[in-house]
Amino acid sequence: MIRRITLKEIASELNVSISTVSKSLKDSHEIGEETRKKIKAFAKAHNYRPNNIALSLKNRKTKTIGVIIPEIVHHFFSIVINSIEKFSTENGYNVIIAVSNESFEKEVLNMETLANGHIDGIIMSIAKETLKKQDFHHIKETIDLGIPVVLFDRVISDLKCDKVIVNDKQAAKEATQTLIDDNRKNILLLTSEDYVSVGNLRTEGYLEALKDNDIIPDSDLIIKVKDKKGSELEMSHLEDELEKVLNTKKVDAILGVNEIYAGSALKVLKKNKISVPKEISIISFTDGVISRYSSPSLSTISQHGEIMGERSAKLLIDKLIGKTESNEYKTEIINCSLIKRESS
Amino acid sequence: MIRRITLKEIASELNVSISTVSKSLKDSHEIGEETRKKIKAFAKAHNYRPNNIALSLKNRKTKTIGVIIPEIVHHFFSIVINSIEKFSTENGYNVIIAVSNESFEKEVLNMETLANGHIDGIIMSIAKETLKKQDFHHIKETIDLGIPVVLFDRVISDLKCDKVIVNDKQAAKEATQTLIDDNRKNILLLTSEDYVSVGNLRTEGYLEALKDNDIIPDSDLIIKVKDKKGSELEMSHLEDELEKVLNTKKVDAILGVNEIYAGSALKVLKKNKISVPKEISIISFTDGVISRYSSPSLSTISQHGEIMGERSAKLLIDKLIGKTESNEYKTEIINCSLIKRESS
DNA sequence: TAAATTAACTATAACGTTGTAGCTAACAAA
DNA sequence: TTTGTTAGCTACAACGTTATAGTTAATTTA
Repeated sequence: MIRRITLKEIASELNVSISTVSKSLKDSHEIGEETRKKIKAFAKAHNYRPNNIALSLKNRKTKTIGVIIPEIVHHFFSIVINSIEKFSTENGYNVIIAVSNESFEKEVLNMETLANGHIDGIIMSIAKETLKKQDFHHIKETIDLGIPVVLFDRVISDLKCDKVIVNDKQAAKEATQTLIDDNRKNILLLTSEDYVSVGNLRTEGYLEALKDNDIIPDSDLIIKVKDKKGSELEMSHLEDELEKVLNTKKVDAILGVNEIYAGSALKVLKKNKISVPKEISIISFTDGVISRYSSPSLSTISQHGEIMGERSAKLLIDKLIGKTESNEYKTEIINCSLIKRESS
Repeated sequence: MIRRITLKEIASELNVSISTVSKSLKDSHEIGEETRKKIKAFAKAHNYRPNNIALSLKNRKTKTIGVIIPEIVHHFFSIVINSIEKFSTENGYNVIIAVSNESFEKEVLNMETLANGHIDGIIMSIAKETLKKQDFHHIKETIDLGIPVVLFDRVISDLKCDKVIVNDKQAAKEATQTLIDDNRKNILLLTSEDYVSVGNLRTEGYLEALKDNDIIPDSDLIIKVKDKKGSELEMSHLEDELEKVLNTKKVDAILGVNEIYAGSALKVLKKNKISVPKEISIISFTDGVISRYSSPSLSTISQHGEIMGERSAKLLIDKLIGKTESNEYKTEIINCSLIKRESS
C-alpha cells in the first residue's frame, strides 16, 4: 500500500519548507526557478495530489453539489441526474446523490447530512409526502445557512431559491386540445393525488382545454391514482378504477400525467380488447422508455429532463461562483413538446 | 444568513476552552456535570452541528462511498444504485455518484477525483471501453492507495478486490434450455460485442445449452450488436441485422442479453407481423420496465439488482469498518431467476 | 503538615493546505 | 559607510475538530 504523499513529506524530503513546496507547485515567482523545477519534478515523480478534504476545510468550499430526488429508479429523474452530473463535472463540481423515497423524514435527514459541510449547494425535487405535509422548514433552514438551493419540477413558489419548471398547465392544455381536435370529446384523465403540484397543474390544463371547447368536465373521467410510494409495480388501484370507468362511461381518449399511468392504462385497454388509437387514443407525460417500447408506442409530452438538469445545475453553479447575486432568484420555465407516436 | 456555529465560538461565548466544549458535547466525564449541561444546552439552542469536513480531515475518513457506473439512465444500474444508496445510508455512509458514460477516459478521471480524499471506498461497474482496452491501471492504483474497491456485474477477475456477479452463464444456459424444451431449436442470440464480459458469459451459456442438446450453433443466428455508447435510441444496427436474418433463416426464439435488445427485437417482429410467442418466443436479460410494459410482456432473467447493490455495499462497508481483513477478497455470486411472462 | 490524589478544566499538536508576514543575504544607491 | 531594495526563502496562523498531555486548586491520605 502506497500512502499518498503530502506537502510536508515533500518538504522534509527535499529539505525545504512546506511553504516553498506549496508555492513551487503553484508556480509562484517567489521561489527560484531551480528550486521550483526540482520540487515539481519530485512531486510529479511521487504522484502528488493535493488533498481535497484539506482544501475544502481551508476554502470553505467542497466543489460538490448535493442532489436530493424522490426516486432514482425513474426515467425522468435519472435523466435529470445524468444531465446534472454531466454539467457539474464539466464545471469542476462533484455530485452527491441522496434519495428521499418520497418520504418527508428521509428528505429532512438527507438535507441535514448534506448541509453539514459536504456540499456547496443543493438541487432538489420535493418528495410527495413533503408536498402533502406542506412543511418546508428544512429547505428554509438550508437556505438560511447560505447554502443555495435550486428546485426543479416539483416546486413550491414561496421559497427564496431558483426554480426550474415545465409549463405543465399549458402542455396539458395543448395535449388535450390535440385530442379534441381529433374529435375525441370524452377524455379520461389519469392524474396523481391533489397535493402533487405538477399533477394539479396538468389537471388544470386539461380542464381549461375542456372549458375552451365547451365540454363539461365529468368528474368520473378524472381518476386520481393512489400509488404506494410511486412504485411501478403497484398499479392495481389504477387498473381497477379504469376498468370500472370503461364499463360505465364512453371514453375515446386518455391523458396520463406520467408514462407509468399511461402504460398501465394501455395494458388494461389491451386486456379489454379495446384498440388504440382507433377506439381510444392516449397521450402521456414523461417521454421515457415505456412510451417508446410499448405497442402501440405512446405519444408523449417530453419534459426535457436533460434541459431541466442542465439549467438547474447552471443556475446553482452560477450562484456558487458568484456569477449571479445570492439574493436574486430566477424561475426558468421549460417548454414541453408533444412527441407524436402511434397511440394518438 | 445564519452561519453555522463552531466549537470555538461556543467556547468564547461561554468563556471556556475549545477542549471543554468538545468534551462536553461528547459527554466526557472529565468535565463537570454543570458545565457540561450548560454547554450542551447552548449548543442545542444554537443548532450546533460538527463540521464533517473537519472531521474527515482529522479522522482520515469521509464516511462516503463513491460509485462509478457506466450509465445512470438504465434500469439495472439505477436499481443497483438505489440499493447501494439505501444500504449505505442505513449504515451511516453517504454516496457520491460518478458516471463514466462507458468511456475509459472519464472512468479514469472519475476515479482520480474520487480517490483524492472524497471517499473511503469505491463500488464500480467497468465501462465498456475500459473492458475493450483491458487497461485497469486506475483501479489498481486506487487499490494500492489502500482504498477498497468492489466490482459488480462487469468484473475482471485478476484484481485484488471484492466482486459481486451474477451466474450469467448458467442463467443463459437455463433460459436457452427452457426455449429448447418448448421445442424451439432455432434460437437467435442478441448479444453485445465480445469485450463485454457479461455478454460473453451469456453467449457461452447459450452455446453450452445448444451443445447439450446436440444443436449445431449457427453463427448467422448470433448478432453482436454494435451500440453507440449504449444509447437506447440507437438500435438501428440491431434492427437492420435482425430483419436480414429473419428474411433468410428460420428463427423460432430469441434470447436477448438485455431488455433494450429484446424490446427492439419485439418491435421488429411486430413490424414484420410475426406473432410472439406463437411464431417466435423471446426471453431477455434485465428485468426492467420495458419487459413489463411491452406487449406481449417479456419473459426476463432478473439479475436482482437490489441484491447486487446491497451485497456490494455490504462487502465494502465491512471492509471499511474492519469487519473483514483488508487483504481478503470475496466474490459473491447471485443467482438469476427466470420470470415468465407472455413472450415465451 | 506535607505529600499524594483527584476533579475540572486548559494548552497543544495534529490532520493538509494556503496566504500573509517575516527573515536573511546579496547587491545597489546615496 | 549607511541605507534601501530585492530575491529567495521560512514561519505562522488559520480552517474545525479531537486526543494527549499538561495545569490548577481542592481534597484526601499518611
